[in-house]
Amino acid sequence: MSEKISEAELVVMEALWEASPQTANDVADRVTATRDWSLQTVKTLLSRLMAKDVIAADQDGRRFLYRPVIARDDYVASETGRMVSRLFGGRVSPLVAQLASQDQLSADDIAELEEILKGLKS
Amino acid sequence: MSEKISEAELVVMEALWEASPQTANDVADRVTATRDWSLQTVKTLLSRLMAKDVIAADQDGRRFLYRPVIARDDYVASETGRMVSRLFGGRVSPLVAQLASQDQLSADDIAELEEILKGLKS
DNA sequence: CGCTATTGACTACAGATGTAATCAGTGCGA
DNA sequence: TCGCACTGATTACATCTGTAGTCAATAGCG
Repeated sequence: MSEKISEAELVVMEALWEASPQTANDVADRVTATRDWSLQTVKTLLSRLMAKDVIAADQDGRRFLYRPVIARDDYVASETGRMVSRLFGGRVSPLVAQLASQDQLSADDIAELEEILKGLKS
Repeated sequence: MSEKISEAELVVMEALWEASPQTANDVADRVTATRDWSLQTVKTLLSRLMAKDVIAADQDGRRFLYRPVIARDDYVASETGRMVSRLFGGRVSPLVAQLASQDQLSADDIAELEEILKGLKS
């Protein structure tokens, strides 16, 4: 449905997911903590996100207050789904197997996974 | 290290991972099973993959036999890692929790995950 | 032995993306 | 009241991506 969010745009989305609504300046402040972008760049990305209908803005005097239209959870869910189907043929366990084989799973992860599975079986 | 592989390029990579080495024609045949691309398009993608050094070619008479330089497993591992860090703060269990909450886990998946965890704990 | 079909190389071109500079409207301070 | 600072809108431009068309070399067929 909603169009593809690019890498740079995602950084801006994250800033809006952290807090909203925010002015362009607020967003830029947040973003420049990690990226060395100009205010104009952030504004351009905000425009593009508006065009893609994934954020919205409410006028507040002479400026806008931006807010996400899609929830981070929804975005993460759809991206995760895409990745699982693209790379793992839609199966989840190969993904986990993959992570396991790379030693990417900490003891905490394992414990949490067990909890999750326990919850699913009941 | 290796440059980013685009969506279309990945389709060609998959064809080469399925079997290799292959001529451009072989690859195109495989690819056109799913995508309605011209032979030229596939050749362009092969060139770009060559430029990105993720595939290589050995001359065979007047044509080339293409083969992947990077293993699918390595690619999948790095992409998975990127996603986990981009979307889940580097933690794996939230990923699985996410999938679980979306009912993306089949009974088989759950059983397999238990097996994997069992293996990891020992 | 010349022509054609095959094959890689080069060129094309529109849309997306990254990264901004500049323009234009306007409310606020001097 | 007038100009400036602030803010969104418009424009810019190089690179990447998707999707080919065209060119040039050559090997094999007739």
